[in-house]
Amino acid sequence: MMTKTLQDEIKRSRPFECLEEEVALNLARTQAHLAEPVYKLLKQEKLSGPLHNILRILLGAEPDGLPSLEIADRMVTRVPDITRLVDRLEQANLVKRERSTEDRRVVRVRITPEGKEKVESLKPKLLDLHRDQFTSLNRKELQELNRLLVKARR
Amino acid sequence: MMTKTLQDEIKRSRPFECLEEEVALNLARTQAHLAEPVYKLLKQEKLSGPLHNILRILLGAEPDGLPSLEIADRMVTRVPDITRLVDRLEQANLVKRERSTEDRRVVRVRITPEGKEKVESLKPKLLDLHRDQFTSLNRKELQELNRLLVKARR
DNA sequence: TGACAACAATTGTTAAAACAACTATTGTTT
DNA sequence: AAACAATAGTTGTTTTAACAATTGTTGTCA
Repeated sequence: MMTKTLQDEIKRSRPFECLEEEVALNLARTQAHLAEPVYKLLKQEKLSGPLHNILRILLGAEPDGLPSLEIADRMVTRVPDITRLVDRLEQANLVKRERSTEDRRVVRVRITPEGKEKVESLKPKLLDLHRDQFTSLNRKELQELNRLLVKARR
Repeated sequence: MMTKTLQDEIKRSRPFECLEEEVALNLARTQAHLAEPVYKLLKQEKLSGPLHNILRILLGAEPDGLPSLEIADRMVTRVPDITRLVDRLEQANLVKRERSTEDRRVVRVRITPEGKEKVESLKPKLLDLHRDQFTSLNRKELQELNRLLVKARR
């Protein structure tokens, strides 16, 4: 791709009437920018963001597992169709389902050893990637960014 | 929904081995959290995030419009299929396409008066929404957050 | 207890996104 | 000029996501 000319840069940075809107846009841009390499990495393991998210949640919920809707509730993004996400993981033998005996309405989902191995093998790669992605910010800036992101949700 | 118990809160806040990973996760969470009401608003106007994004880009590119791939290049998120996004906007009479005469490979896309009206009618609503969403941060914090988000992309 | 609301999950269907292969046009090279 | 590469967009196909309706089970309460 060509290097952008100054004029191009100016064109695409329209003036903002409102700081809040600028933050909202930069939040979306930065998230998209940083998430893409992550998705690419996950894809090599035949996972999507949500699928990986489920596995991480279940890894933290060992050994009892969790009901489907509890998983959905903990996801980063809202998922209106947790059933078929779990389906895909189950077909790949990364999780298994079991109907609860106390309350036969709930289906308890647990991560399998294969699933566990997959998440854990991804962990160091993601760690490296994230470290690499945030080199432009120093420790203090990272902490401040983190604090502001958390505060923005309240 | 029930109020979460302390135990629930503890369970879901796993310790982070690495600050960068924590920032990445909070970035994703905050973005998802703030974007959802926006999508809900857009949906009322039969628009998705990407469709609205295209309209805003084209509003800023009046009156000449832009080639399809130039639009794709300016989008917040990567879109591998700009053609059919533009298709949908064209069917709704919000944009129109025209084959360029200089270079017959390029298709120039322009926003229509209807499209313009739609984006502009959404503008104040989004403004209100974004203002409301960031009330937990003061001016200085918003500016700092914005600065860090921009810096994180370099 | 019987009726009914609430809840957990699934299924059917439609819409949207992702990916790859393809067409048409222009630029380049010898 | 002919051959070939590069570019802009489109089309076909497969996945994935979103929404609504449905099933089965449990809780409630008159």
